[in-house]
Order: sequence, then C-alpha cells, then structure tokens
Amino acid sequence: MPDERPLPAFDLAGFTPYRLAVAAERTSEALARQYRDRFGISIPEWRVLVHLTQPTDGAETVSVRDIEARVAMEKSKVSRAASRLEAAGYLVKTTEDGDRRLVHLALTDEGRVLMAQILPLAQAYQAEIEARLGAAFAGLEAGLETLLHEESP
Amino acid sequence: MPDERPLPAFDLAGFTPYRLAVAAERTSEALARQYRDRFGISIPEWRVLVHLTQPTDGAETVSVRDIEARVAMEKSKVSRAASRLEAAGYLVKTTEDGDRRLVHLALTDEGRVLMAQILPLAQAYQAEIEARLGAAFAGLEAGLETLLHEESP
DNA sequence: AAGTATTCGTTGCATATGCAATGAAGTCAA
DNA sequence: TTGACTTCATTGCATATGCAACGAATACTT
Repeated sequence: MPDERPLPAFDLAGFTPYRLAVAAERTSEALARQYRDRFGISIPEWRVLVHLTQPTDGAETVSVRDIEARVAMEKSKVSRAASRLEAAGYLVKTTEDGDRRLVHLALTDEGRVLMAQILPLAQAYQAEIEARLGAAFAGLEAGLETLLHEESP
Repeated sequence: MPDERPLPAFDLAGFTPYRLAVAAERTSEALARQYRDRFGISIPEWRVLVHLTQPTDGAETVSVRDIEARVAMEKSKVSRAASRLEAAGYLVKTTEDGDRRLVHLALTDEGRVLMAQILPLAQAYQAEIEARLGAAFAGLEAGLETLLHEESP
C-alpha cells in the first residue's frame, strides 16, 4: 500500500521567496516588453545601461566589476551584455589609465539618446506602480529595505 | 563637443521592479542552495514538486498546464522539469482518463520522502524571513498582495 | 457528421546562462 | 628584483531557456 503519511502542510501561495519571484518577474517583464519591442534591448543590457546613467559619487569609474557588485548579476553576464551594447554603438569600453585590468564603460552619445527615451518609460512605470499600491507602497518599501540590507539572507 | 544634455534623473536604487528582482534572487537562492547541494534539485524542479504537495481543491488534477497557470513558468520549462523528475523517480506522468491531452503528474513514494525532507527546510526559512522582517512583514505582504492580484501589471 | 479551430504537451533550434579556466595586470613580501 | 598570490575581464563549454512548430486530442460550428 502506498505511503500515506501526510507531508508537512506547506503554503506555497504564502511563501515569501515565491511571491517575490512572481512579483519581480511580472513587474520586470511589463517594462522589458516595452524597451525590447522598441529598441531591441534585453534585461541584462537594460541593467548595464541604467547603471551608466547613475551618478558616480566622486570617482568617475564604472567598470564591469562595479556593476557586478551593485546588481545581482554575474560578471560574465555583465561582460557579454556590455559587448553587445558596444557592438550596437551604445557604449564604449576603454582600459582604465590607473589600473589597466579595469575596463571603463561609458555611454556614447547614441547611448545617451537611447536612455533619454527609455528612462521616461521607466519613470512613468514607477509612478504607475506607486499609484497602484497607494498606501501599501511604503510598507512594501520597508520590507524590501530590510531584505536588501541583510548580510546573509 | 559631446552631447551634455543631462539625462532625466532616475533612481535605480529605488526602482521597485529592480528591488523586487534583487530581493527575489537573494531569497530564492538562499534556499535553492540547500536543496541543490543536498538533493540535486533545481529551482524549476522544486517548483513543480511543491505544487504537487499542494492540496488540490476538489478536482484531483495536476497537469503541466495547471502548474504553468499558477506559476510564472513556461510550459516547456515545466515539461522538462517534470521529465527530469520522472527520470529521477520522484514523480510519474500518466495520461488523464477524461481528457487524454492532459498529463497527470503525481509524486511517487520516493518523491514524498524527498519532499518530507525539503518542506521543513522551506518552512524554517519562511519563519526566519518573518522573524527578520518583524513588523515590516505585514507591510511587505500587503504590497505583494496588491502586485500579485492585478490584471496587467 | 464533417470539417475547422483550439488546447495540450513535447521537441528542435537558436540563444542565454553559470561556472571554471585562462591570461593579463597588479600587489605584496622578502 | 624576483616570485608567489590576488584581482579583473573574457572565453570555452556544458546546460538551461524561450519561442515556434508540431502531433495528438478535443471542442466548436454548421
């Protein structure tokens, strides 16, 4: 006869990593669809591009390693995304003067024009999310803040 | 001279889809590492297995399509994960009697034994997350609830 | 009933991914 | 200075993935 010992009750629908994964996938995809259809940009490429628009506090260095450190993205993924973007003319890779192991990434004018079109989409989308969440937005933020600033989650 | 028109200011660190993606990746990975190291199970496989432990309300059918519908997982991904799990002996695929297009997925005894080991890990991890979040947990939940129950995010 | 349309699961194929290995460049210690 | 060790970015390779196409089964329409 089959083993009928009941499994521990487990509520998948309430499992936080699962909920986060689904929410992340849906929200990312909704925006990704826009810039993929219009500009042929993938999600890893978008992440690299966006990092290059961020103000670099003080030191003007943005290398593969910097991006890898700030995002949950492997360096090989960053490297390949950067190569595709370079081939497309959106950024240039130059060897850092000080430390010649580092590869300095910078937007081209073409890249700036691209981002001048994409960033407003992202801003509008963020506003849409906040509007939809209403009062719940602050709570979501507080929870994410805790999860993101922990040592070993 | 280079185009210096400033790009629209965009705060990547505060971009909700980005925050969700990083939080999801970290929390999923922490558990995935455990069942990967101990049992050789991948994340897609874990998702399929977990769905097979969930109480099916009424109709006893769990097909590829059901899993696809409930999770953010493509049917080909579900199909291949199920095939690997079948090869490993953790589940069996049978043709549904009523509608012979449907493939009925069910845990084997071996699969139940496996899940009896993994589910407690997941439960403990969920408890850990809730403890770490403390009062912020309810707020996170409320936000996720809104994001997950929307038509077109 | 017959023919068309739709649904379901799998698979072929091109691409993306993760990981380890590599080579180049830099650091450190004696 | 030399030699061992570390860091950085890229690449090779095996595997995973998404998408379209397919065949089988069912539903729909007249």
